[in-house]
Amino acid sequence: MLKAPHSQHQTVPPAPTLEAAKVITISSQSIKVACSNCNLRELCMPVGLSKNELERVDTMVEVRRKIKKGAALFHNGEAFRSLFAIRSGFFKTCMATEDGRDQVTGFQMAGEVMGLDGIVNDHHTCDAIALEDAEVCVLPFERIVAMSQEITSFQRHVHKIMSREIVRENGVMLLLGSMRAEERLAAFLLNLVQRLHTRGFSQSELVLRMTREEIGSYLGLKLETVSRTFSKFAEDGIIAVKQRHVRILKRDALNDLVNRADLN
Amino acid sequence: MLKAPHSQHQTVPPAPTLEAAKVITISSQSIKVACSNCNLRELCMPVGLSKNELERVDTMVEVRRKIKKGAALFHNGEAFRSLFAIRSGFFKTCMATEDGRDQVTGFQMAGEVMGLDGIVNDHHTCDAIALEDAEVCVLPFERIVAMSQEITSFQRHVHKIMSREIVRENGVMLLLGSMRAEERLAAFLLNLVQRLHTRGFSQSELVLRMTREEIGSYLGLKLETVSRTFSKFAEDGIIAVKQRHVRILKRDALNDLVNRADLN
DNA sequence: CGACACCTTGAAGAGGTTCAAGAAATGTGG
DNA sequence: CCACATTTCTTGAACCTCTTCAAGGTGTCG
Repeated sequence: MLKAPHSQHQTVPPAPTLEAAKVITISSQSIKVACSNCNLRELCMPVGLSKNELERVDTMVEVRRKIKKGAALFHNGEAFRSLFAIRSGFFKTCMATEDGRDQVTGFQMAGEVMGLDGIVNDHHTCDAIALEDAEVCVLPFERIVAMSQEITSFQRHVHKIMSREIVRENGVMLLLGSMRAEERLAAFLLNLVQRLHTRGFSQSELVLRMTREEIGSYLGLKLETVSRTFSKFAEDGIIAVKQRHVRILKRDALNDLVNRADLN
Repeated sequence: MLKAPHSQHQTVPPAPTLEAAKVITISSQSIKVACSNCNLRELCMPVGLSKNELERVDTMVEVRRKIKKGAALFHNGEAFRSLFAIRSGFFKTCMATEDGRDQVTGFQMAGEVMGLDGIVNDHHTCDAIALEDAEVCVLPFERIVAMSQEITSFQRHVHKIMSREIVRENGVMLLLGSMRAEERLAAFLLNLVQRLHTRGFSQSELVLRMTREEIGSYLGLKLETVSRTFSKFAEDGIIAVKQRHVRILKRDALNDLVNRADLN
């Protein structure tokens, strides 16, 4: 019915520099690595830095850190020291209430930054869990602060990353507050595939790295509802689903669902 | 049944400096004002600034701006130039989708900062509407950037304000994603009264500045559900409600609702 | 005082949840 | 590499919470 899309892995597409870097990193986890020739630079770093500034920025990454699938990059309550830029792999962030309820607040992929929640009270307020084996660049916050004061465009970049997260969360609030199940899932799929496309993957095919339950938590739905909605989309010919492999057949139909004009 | 709490106005409690400042501002809207002797300083500004730094920070506020009840401080799509610190009054921020749906993303009161969403794309992504006559300090973002580079503790403060907003929105996502109507409203009331208490108001009595519909939008509920839930709380003796006047009678009951251990 | 916005309450209905069972995939240990 | 245990996913049916629709009441402001 639907073959696994071999062409899509949710790690970074192969590139000479990446492969070289990987060999180094495998041999030792604490080797410093340069942002200046990282193929994710355009996602992580500001553009238009001078050669000098770029060299300076290369001191940003303290170490790389590998996280096994299922392991935590950081936990709620843990002291905040660094931000983390995802180099490869896929994460979820989630909050838990005292009573054991638990809410996925986001899914993060290569080039995105995690840990911003920790700044305000010097400790993290959520858990970051790897949904597949992953590697992150550890960015000590004190270095980020220092560099912001030296390089104006870097400061600007940090502000934008934080503002972007605020805007993203506003969008999720809109979704959770005013959309119905089908609309939520449609918006979710479109958002995921769009971000993957930015990273060089297909516009129409993706592999979910999270369970139905995690999707449900993020979207404020139960896992059964997520599953049923997937099935309904498949019946309607909008997508093809086989487990975590999803192919988008009618992008317009998904768009229409999100922007339907008939609901107040 | 429930008398209007005369002791509580959701503007700043009277203070000599405030009254003086008001007289000045009324006479002209473009007079510069000093943060250093503003009675909201501890909410807006970092602590532990030297006398020198304080003087420097006093140049932060370009002007004060008055906004009439119902008017917009800024609109979605408008160019971003400044952040706004609320001096008095009460705001809502809301997003609208193309199809006319509309989601309240927050309520803001004295000492809180608005406009952070505009940083990432140089234009605002939501509307900020005054729910009562209000006054804000206009903080040109370029000045904030410049001052961040000069005064470390100021930069730190800006980071914290943005991080705090991210954490707040995480909390709203938890609320919208996993709580039921009663829990949402309980959390909402506790949050409001706590913030008001920080500003010197009662711990148990408040005047809502927004309609049932706006509360509902924020909480992902319809206005009828909000109204019914208020009525239920009143029946249960948890609160006393008369229109927009709310008195909290059993704070513990509200707390228990938010932290109920029996729901997964 | 009258018009308008806002709030309350009831009754019917829909969308999503809960509970349950079974199927498919994944991981583990022999 | 296969068998078994575990996790994940799907689907059905009953139930429940919240919504929708409707009507009337209350408060506010010119």
